[in-house]
Amino acid sequence: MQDYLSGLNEPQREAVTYLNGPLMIIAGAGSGKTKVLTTRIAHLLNKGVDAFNILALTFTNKAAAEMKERIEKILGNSEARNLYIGTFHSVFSRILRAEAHKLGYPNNFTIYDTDDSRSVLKTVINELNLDDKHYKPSVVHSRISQAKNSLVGPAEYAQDYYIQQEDMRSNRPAIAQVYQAYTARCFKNGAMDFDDLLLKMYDLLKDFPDALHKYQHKFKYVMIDEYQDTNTVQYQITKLLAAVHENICVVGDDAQSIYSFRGATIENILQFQKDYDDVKVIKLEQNYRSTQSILNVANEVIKNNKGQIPKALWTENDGGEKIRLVRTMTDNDEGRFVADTIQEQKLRNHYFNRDFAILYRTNAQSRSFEESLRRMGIAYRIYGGVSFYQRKEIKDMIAYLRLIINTRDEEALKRVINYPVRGIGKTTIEKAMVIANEQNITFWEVLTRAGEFGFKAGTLEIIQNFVTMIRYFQSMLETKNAYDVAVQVGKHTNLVKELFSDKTVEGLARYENVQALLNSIKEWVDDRNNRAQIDEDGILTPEAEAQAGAEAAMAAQGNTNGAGAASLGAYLQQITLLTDADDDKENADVVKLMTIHAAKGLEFSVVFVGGVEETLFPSAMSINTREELEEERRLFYVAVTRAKARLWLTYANARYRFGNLVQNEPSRFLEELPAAHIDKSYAGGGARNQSPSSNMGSGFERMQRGFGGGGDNSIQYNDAGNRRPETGNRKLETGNSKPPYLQLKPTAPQTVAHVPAADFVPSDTTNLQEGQKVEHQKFGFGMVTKIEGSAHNPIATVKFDQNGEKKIMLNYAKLRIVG
DNA sequence: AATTAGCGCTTTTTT
DNA sequence: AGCGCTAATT
Repeated sequence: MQDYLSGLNEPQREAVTYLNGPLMIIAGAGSGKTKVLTTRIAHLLNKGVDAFNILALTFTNKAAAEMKERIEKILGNSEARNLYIGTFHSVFSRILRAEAHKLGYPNNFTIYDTDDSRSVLKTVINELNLDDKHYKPSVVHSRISQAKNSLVGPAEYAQDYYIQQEDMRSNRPAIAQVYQAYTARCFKNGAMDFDDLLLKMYDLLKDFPDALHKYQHKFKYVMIDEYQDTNTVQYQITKLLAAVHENICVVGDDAQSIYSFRGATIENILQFQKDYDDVKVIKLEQNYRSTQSILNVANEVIKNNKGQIPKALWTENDGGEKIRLVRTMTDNDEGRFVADTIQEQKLRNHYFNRDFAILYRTNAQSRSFEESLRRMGIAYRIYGGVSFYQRKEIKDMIAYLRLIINTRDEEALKRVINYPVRGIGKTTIEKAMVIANEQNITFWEVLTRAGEFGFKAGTLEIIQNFVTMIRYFQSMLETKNAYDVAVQVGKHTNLVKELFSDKTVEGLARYENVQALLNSIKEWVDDRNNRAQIDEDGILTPEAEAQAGAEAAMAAQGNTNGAGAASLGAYLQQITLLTDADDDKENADVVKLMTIHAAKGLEFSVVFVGGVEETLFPSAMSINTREELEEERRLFYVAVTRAKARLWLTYANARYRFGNLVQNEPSRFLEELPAAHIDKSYAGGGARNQSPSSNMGSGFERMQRGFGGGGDNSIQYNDAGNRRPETGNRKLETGNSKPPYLQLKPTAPQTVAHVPAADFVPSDTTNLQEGQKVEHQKFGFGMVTKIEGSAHNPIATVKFDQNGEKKIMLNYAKLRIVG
């Protein structure tokens, strides 16, 4: 019997059983969307569709894992593990792992994260002689990212009138060249950035008819979650994939579209209905998650947005408590209020830590909540922010692993070549870079052929030892799994020892972090090996299939991989795409702290939304156009609809920003709340002050705790009692106070590039005389005009042919005496 | 070459 | 306030 259908309401059941042809599900917040998706897939499998023929694209890897699990539960077998299910990025990286050679990339290509991308950009920007102060890697990156997500390549970028106008206006006309150079560099490094995972997938389908044919027929059923947050590339890819069978089901909610900053466009939802002849549209409008009060607040606020897809979200749930609005003096008070309230609610309503979530607009806001929770001894976990994998010591370790897998990965190479310190300094690295660029070979090849390029004997030996070491690690790939290789790397590079010998507090933490990384690799390896055993029926899982592709490619390079599914290459493939949310210690009893963006798709019994203030929420960056503001409002809608039972909205009179206390007005969104469902007794007299002068007075009100109960043990949410906030003189950035910079670096202090002779050997300069001719590695040829300083610290003044007069400290600088 | 002092920038949100 | 990067120092 198909009893899994019985627990569904009418539109849900319709969505589950409508299997063929284009289908669009408009799923309101908390309307059982995940349930519908999982049941729908289970239904497909139950109807005899092969799991290999189903592609499901989710928003997080965690969501994908959960869905797999739930499907297995419904069906009572493990068929679901053969599904192609995951985020756009992870599914496509898997496919590209098998197909990259078609595009000229190595199958073991490296995935660059945002930091890597910026680092490459910085290198490229400097090589183009542009000023990285003006061409900020972060700005340039977002520009390039935007282009990629809109399917605009470097050539098209350079020719697009509108884009060029924009770059001219911001005085960065050379972004097109940077884009071009960046693309070339990534390609040379055998690396794809996040955007490339989408872009290259698109290229694959567009330029290789056989590949298109293969995947079009493989994926007979395509499902896409969070469709409102897909961008142009994603849209085009899925359109291509579904073109043959047209069994494409998209699920979304235009009211929850919050990722336009990374190219997502609601247009995709509207366009969907035009792309196919008869699109079935099903709306899920019954909310099972939240109380009436919460839902009413959410509906009321979102009404202020124009052009929504009409829908009426309703619930049979209880009215519930009113939404509480709380104003505090500072962000620190806000933190204390929330921590206190959590404590109080735990006692009063028997909640566990895990029932609470604290949501905020920006990661920086986590600090005050964190401090208060720690002081109260409440266990918590912060999601997002600086992730584990962004720590220096972790990046160093990973960089070694990356280099072993892909020696073209210049970012990784530069990172580890002199860490731990082994005597390959800046000069050597620069020299190698110059050679690499001149000869058009990789940095790594320069090292392997170092003997040809005249490095001095000592340096040459160090380089050769380094190359030998990396090759030694590579030789292990055949027989050892990711963990065993990583342990060897930690040992032989002295990296672990180095950290261990650092007995400072930070040093200890770093050591522990590396140990934690090794443990997590171990866990991953064990998990992989277990799974590999389960799949004994000989059917290749998508993972194993991609792995086979990678292995074939490596075999072609004479580098077979016998470590199976737990190989280092397979480990690295997924590591960059992991998010904080993915490593689920789901059941840990902790209060969860995260940005509203990160909370998308989640639900909690009790939710606190902090910092509901002008300039913060809505963000000061997003109040200039109606579109931006409406996205902020949708974000507010997402925040509110995360709550099942209880909801607090908090805001502070003033908060620390960049080290100083800044006044903030309450958010304009608070004015849109329906009064009937709001408890303002702790809001200091009103959602928003009636007149500017009342602002100061209400700020001094004492706010007491103890909802309903004994008010005897009141706590004052007001730190230094009589600090008078400065009103009315909030600093505003005008943003255009500076004259536009010239885009080119000022030429004066710039040294004229000098490539030292291949056989440059520094001379002994203890007896250097005035009038002698010398060569400097950077400044070129010149004549000594003066010798001064003491015997133990002689300083020579040299007049260089091309770079003017310089004072050279002979103890440190290297000069070759020419005559 | 390697360590340290001081400057300037940061905070929108993420794969 | 905190961090990373540049410049100065040894």
